[in-house]
Amino acid sequence: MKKIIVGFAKPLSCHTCRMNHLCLPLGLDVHDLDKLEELIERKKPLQPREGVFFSGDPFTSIYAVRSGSIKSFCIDSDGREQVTGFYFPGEVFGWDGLADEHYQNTAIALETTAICEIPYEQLDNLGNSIPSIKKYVMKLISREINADQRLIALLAGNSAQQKLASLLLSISDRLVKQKLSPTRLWLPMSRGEISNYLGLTVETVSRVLGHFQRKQYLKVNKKEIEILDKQALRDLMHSTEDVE
Amino acid sequence: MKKIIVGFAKPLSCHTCRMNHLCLPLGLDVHDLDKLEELIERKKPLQPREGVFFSGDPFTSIYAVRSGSIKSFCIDSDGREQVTGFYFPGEVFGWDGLADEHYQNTAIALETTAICEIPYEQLDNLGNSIPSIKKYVMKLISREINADQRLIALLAGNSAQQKLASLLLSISDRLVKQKLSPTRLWLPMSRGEISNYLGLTVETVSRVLGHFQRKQYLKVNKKEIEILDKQALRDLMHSTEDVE
DNA sequence: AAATCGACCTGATGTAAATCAACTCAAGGT
DNA sequence: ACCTTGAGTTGATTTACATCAGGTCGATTT
Repeated sequence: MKKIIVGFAKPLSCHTCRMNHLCLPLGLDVHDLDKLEELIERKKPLQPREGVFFSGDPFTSIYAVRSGSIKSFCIDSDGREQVTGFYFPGEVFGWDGLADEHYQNTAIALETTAICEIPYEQLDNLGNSIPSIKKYVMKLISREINADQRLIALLAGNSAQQKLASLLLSISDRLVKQKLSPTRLWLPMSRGEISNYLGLTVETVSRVLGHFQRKQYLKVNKKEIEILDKQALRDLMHSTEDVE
Repeated sequence: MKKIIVGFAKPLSCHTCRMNHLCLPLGLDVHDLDKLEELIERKKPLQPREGVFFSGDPFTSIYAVRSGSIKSFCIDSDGREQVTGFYFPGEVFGWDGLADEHYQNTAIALETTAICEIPYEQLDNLGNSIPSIKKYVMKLISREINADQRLIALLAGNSAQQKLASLLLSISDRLVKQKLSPTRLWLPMSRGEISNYLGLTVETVSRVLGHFQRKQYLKVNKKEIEILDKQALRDLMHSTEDVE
C-alpha cells in the first residue's frame, strides 16, 4: 500500500481554501473576510521537523494548519520532552504563548506542512471592530482548553488500550472534518511521539496496536492504519470490565 | 493542631479586596476599576459541596475565588468523574464553557467559599472600550491553558511520588501568592479528590504521604500538611533515578 | 454508650505496563 | 554489496501501582 498523499493547490485566499469551513468563523460576511485575510500570512511550506516557534520565543502569532500536521511539546524541568498536542488541517495552535507573551511550547512540522500565520495583535485589533471575529477568537482559544481537559481525563483515568483507542478515534473524527476517509488514516507521528503523548512507552504502543490488529479492530501497516471495527474501539472506552 | 481558619472581612469592593493583586489587571486606573466593579457580583458564601455551575449549564459568567476553594470536574462518557482543577483565592475559573456556550465541567465549593461572579458578556463589552481589561481577559484565559498543559505533562510522565510532590509544591506556591505560610498548608480536598486529579488511587496517595512523612519531607495530620523539606520534594521532580 | 457511617490508613496479593534485551527491516552512506 | 543507523516489533522479566481486604478513628445518630 502506498502512502496516502494529500495534495492541496496552494490557496490564494481564505475564500478558496478547502479548510476554511474549519478555521474561519461561520457567518462572516465577504467584506469582513477580506479584512481578516489581509493580515493572514500564508507561509511557504515547512519541511518535516522544521520548527514554527520554540519554547521561550516571544509570542507574536497564532497559526492555522492548512495541510500536513504539527506537534507541539514542552520540555519540563528535568529536560524530558512532553508532547502536548497534535494539530491537523483546519486546526489552530500557538495559544499557549498568550499568558506571558512567550511560547511555552515548541511547535514543529511532522511532515511537509503548510500553515497560515495570523499575527495576534492585528487579529485582536480586527476583533475590536468586527464582533464576529472577536467572538470567534474566543471560541478558538477555549477549544484549546477543552482539548487539553479531554486529554487530562484520558491520561488520568484510562488504560493503554483506552488511550490508544481514544487517540485513533479522535484522529479519525478529525479526518472526517477534512472530508477524508474516517477509516483509512495515516499517522504522521512516530510511535515514540504517540507514546509520549499518551503517557506510555513505545513498546506498549506497539503491543496494543498489535493486539488491536489480532482482534481485527485494525489493520496496521507502519504508519497506515485501517480501522475495521470502530465500534469495538468505542466500546473499549465505555467499559471498566475487560472486553476480552 | 487546630484547623487553620482564614478569615476575610467581606470586601465591599475590589479596591479593598485582599486578593485584588491576583485577580485584577495591573495598571488599571481607578476609574476603569470602578467600571469593572459595577459588573462584578459578589455572591453570598457557598456552603461546602455547593455547586457554582454544572456540566451542561449555559455559559454566562466566569468566577473568581475570594476565599475558600473550588474543584472543577467533568463526567466522561462512562460516568466516571475526572477532577480537572482546584482553584484557590485570586484564581479564576469557568473558561471551559466558552467554546460551545455551555460549561463542560461542574464546579463545586470544597469548603465554605466566597466567589465573585463576572458576567462574561458584560466583561467582554467592557474590554471593547478598555484595552487593559481586554488584554487582561486574554491573559486569564491563557493561564488556564498553561495550567492544563502543566497537568498534562505531570500526568503523562511522572511517578506517584512526583505527582504528589508537584501538587504539594504547586499549592504551596499558590499560598505564598496569598501571603500565607508556604510550609503549613491545609488541603481542602479529600484524598479521593487528590488521587482522582493525579490519576492515582486513594491508597497510593495515602502511602506516598506516609512515605514522605517517614522521610521527614512532611508532617501529615489529616488535611494539614507541614512541609519540612521543600528541596527534597523539588529534587524528586528532577531525577529519574531513585532518590531513595 | 452502642451502633452506623465515611474518610483514611495499612498489609497482602495481583497485574498492567515499564524495563531490559534481542531482533527485523528499510533507508542512507561508503 | 556491505555497513551503519534508527524506527519498530517481540519476548522475558521486573516493578510500581491497583486491587482486595481488613483495619482505625472521629463525627453523627439512636
